[in-house]
Amino acid sequence: MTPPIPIARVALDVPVPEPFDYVIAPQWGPRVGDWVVVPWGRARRVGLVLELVEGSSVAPERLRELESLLPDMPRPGPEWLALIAFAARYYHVGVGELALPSVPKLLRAVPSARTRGSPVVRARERFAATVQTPSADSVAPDRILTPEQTAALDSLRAVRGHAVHLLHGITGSGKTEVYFRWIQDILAADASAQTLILVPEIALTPELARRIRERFSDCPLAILHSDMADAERAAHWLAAAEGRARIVLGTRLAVLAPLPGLAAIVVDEEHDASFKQQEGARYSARDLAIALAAQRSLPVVLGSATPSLETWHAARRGRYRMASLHERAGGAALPQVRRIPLKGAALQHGLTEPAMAAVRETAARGEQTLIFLNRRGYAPVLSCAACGWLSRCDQCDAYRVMHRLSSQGGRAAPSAGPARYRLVCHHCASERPVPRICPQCGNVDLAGLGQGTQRLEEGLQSLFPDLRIGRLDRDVARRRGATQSLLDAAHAGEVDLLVGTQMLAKGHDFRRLTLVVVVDADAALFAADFRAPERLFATLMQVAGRAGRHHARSSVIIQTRFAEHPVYEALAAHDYERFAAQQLIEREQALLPPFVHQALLTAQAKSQDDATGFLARARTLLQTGGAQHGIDPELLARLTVCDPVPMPVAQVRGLSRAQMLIESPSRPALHAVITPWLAALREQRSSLRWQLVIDPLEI
DNA sequence: GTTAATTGTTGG
DNA sequence: CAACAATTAACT
Repeated sequence: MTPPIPIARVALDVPVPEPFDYVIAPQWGPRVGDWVVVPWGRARRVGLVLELVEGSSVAPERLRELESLLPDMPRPGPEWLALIAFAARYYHVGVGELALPSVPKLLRAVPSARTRGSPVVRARERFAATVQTPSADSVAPDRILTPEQTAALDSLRAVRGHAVHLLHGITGSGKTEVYFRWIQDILAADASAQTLILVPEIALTPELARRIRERFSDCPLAILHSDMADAERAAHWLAAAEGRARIVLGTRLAVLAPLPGLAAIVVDEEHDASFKQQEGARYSARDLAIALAAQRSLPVVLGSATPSLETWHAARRGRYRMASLHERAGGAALPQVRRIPLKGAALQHGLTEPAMAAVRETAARGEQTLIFLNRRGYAPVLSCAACGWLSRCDQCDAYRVMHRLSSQGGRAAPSAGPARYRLVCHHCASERPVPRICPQCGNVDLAGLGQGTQRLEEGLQSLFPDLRIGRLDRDVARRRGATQSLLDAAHAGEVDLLVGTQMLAKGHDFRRLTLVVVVDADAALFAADFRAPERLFATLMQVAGRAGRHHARSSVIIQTRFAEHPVYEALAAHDYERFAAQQLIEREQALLPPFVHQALLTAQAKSQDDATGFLARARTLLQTGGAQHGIDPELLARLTVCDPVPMPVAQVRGLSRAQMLIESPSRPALHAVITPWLAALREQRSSLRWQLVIDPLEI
């Protein structure tokens, strides 16, 4: 018999799925959705009230009192609570673990004696100060829509209530213009309406934000991504949460912002893997956006030139509506794609003769070239010519990559001073100096094998001494502002040759760019992951799409050893649809997503045996011990539990990693089994780290 | 025998 | 997750 004590069930950011119970003292009248301060061990924490109940199953002497309400914080509505509850259930994580990290740190800080004033009030003032004065003359849309754009827009406008639209439009076809006009209607129809625009990369926000501000000068814009200073993020989050921001633009974390007036959602580049959170609660922002739209009866538009096969399949089956843009806007033509055989070709710094000629001609016309190589660093591995030693990382199953240290001069000064190098592991980031002699045999003849973007940049500079070269990869982007300054230089025409990884491929619109050279993408053809062809196709399509967005004539050169490979064939034909159809046939035959739903249990341990052993015990628990944990045998029969296997890169940071795939054609069956299974697994308090990933993207 | 580091437990 | 306890490794 539990006495009727008023209890608040509070979600906290701890890896425990259940909320914690606190006694409510009479002076506090918390409501569901309130942010509260509670005692936690010897410290205090901020949590979220999920439920108000009478009595607790926790022993009365262990119960403590709710300390206070967090002052000034807006109380999110029931729709938002429903969203995070759904997401927590779907991804099998605690509500607190999912919801609390989505709130800027500043706003969920425990008030202490030295906090002066209210962070919430400060954030409110800060946003008010950044909002530009509304000007009456919003910049009018500058061009007439193509017939396809008009048809797409009509299709979007026809929707009432919930619908998922796939806007399949080739690069340069003017998807953004369609989003803008659609949003414009929705915002105009209701003065409290908000729209959410999700993009995969932080780097894509500044340009899009500029265009939004220009176009919607009377609609306050909030921007949300993880690279913002906390005070700024707090200001924008609060404006979104209080409905003051009419447009919210952000990366995946923005999908978890409470938006009281939400009326429409756009997910741009919906196929992009960056929408999947890779640590903590591993949610997919695209999938949550769809769930959110369904829950609140809203329309959502997924835009892409190369939709994910999951989305494409749903659209083909009629679950999603589809609008297509096959033509480039503004009269630009699609680039001509040439495949140049690498076999037997004489290469200079990785470039074939036709590629070099094309670069020269392009530069002579005063146009830009993008040279794409998806491998950062100087050389992928350092090797000893005498004994075959390779620069292996001692913590990971990988080679340490030879990197050239950035000369502090910044951009395009590779020849200044003696080059300094380091060996860097791309998995654990450990660094070593480059040995002068071979650690194995003492030979001095050590050489970097292969070519990364740094070496390519250096080689290109020697091939084309007169051209101005700019490089963009993660190493460049690490320096604050470096990405923006390179992009600015490129836009200003101060760069003739852009060299870089896929960072360069996404979304940017370089007006003078008419040639794209793909140096060598063959390695990606043979990756074990079943999604590798899809990813490669999307990446190449995207990078190819940088060419000639404003020109009648442009070209893409693909250097390859496998010119007839279906991925390159489809690319040359600009035929996403054929590629997707063929991939879907393969997926169906092999019973892979989207024809089956997956969950992946992963474990990290000191030894591979420990990791696989844990997974094997987990499987036994599921298959034989399941009954006493409430696992329904009939549902279990609809699941396939694969063998535990080492991960493709089996060791990282000295830890061995293994994985076990669980599949089912029935999503409800998969989830119904996983919930009690995970609960039982958590009971087993094993000493190693493990986690479950729903809808894994990499296997 | 002491200290440092690692692993396990707990929190309402 | 963070604080703390318990256990184990490493050291003058």
